[in-house]
Amino acid sequence: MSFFVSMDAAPAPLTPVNPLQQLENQLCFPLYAASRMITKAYQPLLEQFDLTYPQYLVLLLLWEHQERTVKELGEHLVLDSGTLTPLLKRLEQRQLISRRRDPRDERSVIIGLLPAGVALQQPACRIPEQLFEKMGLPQAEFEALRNQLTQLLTRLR
Amino acid sequence: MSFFVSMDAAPAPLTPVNPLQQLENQLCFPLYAASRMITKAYQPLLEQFDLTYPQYLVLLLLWEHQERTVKELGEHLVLDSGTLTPLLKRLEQRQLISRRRDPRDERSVIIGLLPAGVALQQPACRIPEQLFEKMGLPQAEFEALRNQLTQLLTRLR
DNA sequence: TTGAATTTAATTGCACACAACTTAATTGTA
DNA sequence: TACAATTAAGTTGTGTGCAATTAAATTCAA
Repeated sequence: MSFFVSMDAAPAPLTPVNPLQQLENQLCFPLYAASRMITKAYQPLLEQFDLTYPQYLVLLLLWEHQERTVKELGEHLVLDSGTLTPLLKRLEQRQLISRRRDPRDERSVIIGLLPAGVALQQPACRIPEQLFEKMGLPQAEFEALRNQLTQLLTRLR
Repeated sequence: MSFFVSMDAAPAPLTPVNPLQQLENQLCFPLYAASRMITKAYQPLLEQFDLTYPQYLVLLLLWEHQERTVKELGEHLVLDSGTLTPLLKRLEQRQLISRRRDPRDERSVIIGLLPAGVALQQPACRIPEQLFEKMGLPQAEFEALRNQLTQLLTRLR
């Protein structure tokens, strides 16, 4: 800090800033921020069902298949049992899902839909459209972005 | 559930699955998963500095400006004081940053870089390139994706 | 066939995220 | 100037994420 710099002026960086080191020039930050903002956009829609976003993702998978092991859920959602187990226990407590050991392989836990969980599908099925409208993203941009992200995902797996 | 369906066959969905309700057809999921996977990709690079990803983002901003209020950090990172305050306290404990009230407005807290925090910039400046290489994404795709995400971000703000 | 290696969940501990609320300082206005 | 409204951080409580470890079941290999 120089004596010649007034208190109000920001001192120059000691090391010139690497442009790559700026927030806007990285891929990670917009991804991180956009992800959280979209999750937040879901929140008012999910609130009526008292669901969190990852809980909703689990239900989306079960509405397709009724039964999935914890491992399968984890593979699809890229989440491990450390995240899923407590989340699933909360859904179980609310009688939305069942948890039972697979009798053919006692290591696995099979997650199934209970009637209350099945019953949520119908009212929740409008959520994706509602969110799409809320974002106001042109269909083409939406799909382009989705495809690029899906591609990135398979690349990173 | 029909009596004619064997125990092993998955019972048909009670409600036909809305394609929009499938994980792959939504924007949110690839965004959510890609964000976490990229954060995970940073982890080995940040580990040597004992930094988490959001801590690293705070330092990125400070390396550009030396001083920022909690509010400013929150605006750039889209994080509130509930997240930032404990995070900043951890960085303060490690003497990477300083926290002091703005004498001109005692509501604000000014976050500044301490020498140890300044010293991290030099060795950390290669992280963005390293990550870029790690992802193996063609430059053009990288930039296209970044631009679309940035656009989405401004749209969602 | 037995014992080592692997697999699957669960558990523990830590660090975010974020809603809701509190506290203190500042601003705007009658 | 008073004092209500607003603003900025901090606090509290809940729910993820995830690394590391544990425990139990299964598989593999000698």
